[in-house]
Amino acid sequence: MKIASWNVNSVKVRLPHLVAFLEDAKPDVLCLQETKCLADEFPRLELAALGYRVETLGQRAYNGVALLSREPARDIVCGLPGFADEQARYLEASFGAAAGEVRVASAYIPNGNPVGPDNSTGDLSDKFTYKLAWMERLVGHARELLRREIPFVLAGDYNVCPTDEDVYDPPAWRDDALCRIETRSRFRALIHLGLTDAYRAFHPEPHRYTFWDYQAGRWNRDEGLRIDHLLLSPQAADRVAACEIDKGPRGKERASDHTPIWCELAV
DNA sequence: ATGTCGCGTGAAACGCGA
Repeated sequence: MKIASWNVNSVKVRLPHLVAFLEDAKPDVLCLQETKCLADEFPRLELAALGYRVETLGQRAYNGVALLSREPARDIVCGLPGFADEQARYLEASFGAAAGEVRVASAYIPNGNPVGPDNSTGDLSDKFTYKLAWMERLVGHARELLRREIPFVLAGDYNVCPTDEDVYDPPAWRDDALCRIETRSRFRALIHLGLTDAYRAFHPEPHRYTFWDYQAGRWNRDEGLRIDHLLLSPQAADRVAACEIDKGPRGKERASDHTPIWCELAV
């Protein structure tokens, strides 16, 4: 089972690239983030023509997540369980039958910038504390999923650079919400539960990125960040056969600022 | 390079989020 994740930064604008990726990579499940469209406006017909079903938690203008799949999704969960969230950032479902069952989540973790302090009190900003609270609930939910002892993949745009090796210019990004120690410690909490960073399991080399800012020629200079991740439960890690970043879509005209990442599970 | 996108508003250029 091939599972991919991609922050498309508007599914309507990126539809031609999305179609090309599905035809080229042929994932069984594709997790999308930043679809930026309501469920009723999702381009379902074009995707159905390729044999893909759509489940989505949509929102106007911002956020929005989706699960595209060849087989129907089961036991769909909309929103991060136990977290009252006005923003469309989490969708989870099961795919595959019997021994081949895999639970897959498409997550869009808050950016969290600016970190703050944003007033005279010296407190961290509301955006950053929202990010940290969101991540803490994700840790709690991952712990709940682990109790089921089934393979699962937490996929998505984490807005986290796990280490300085995932950043083109660590000093410049040190105080950014994507690199702050509070952010990294919550990502490590997921790892410490026993989850596997699928990309790192196959690729120890530094400076491999999934995101390049639109500004300042970052793509042409390969100055990016590794912020899109596939975290595998132990049962999924036992089955993972490959994990790659597909840089192709980022190099196209009118590209998303993120590029897809995928893994293959032997099920 | 203070450098770019996508979206909503509302009918062009701006604010927001990233």
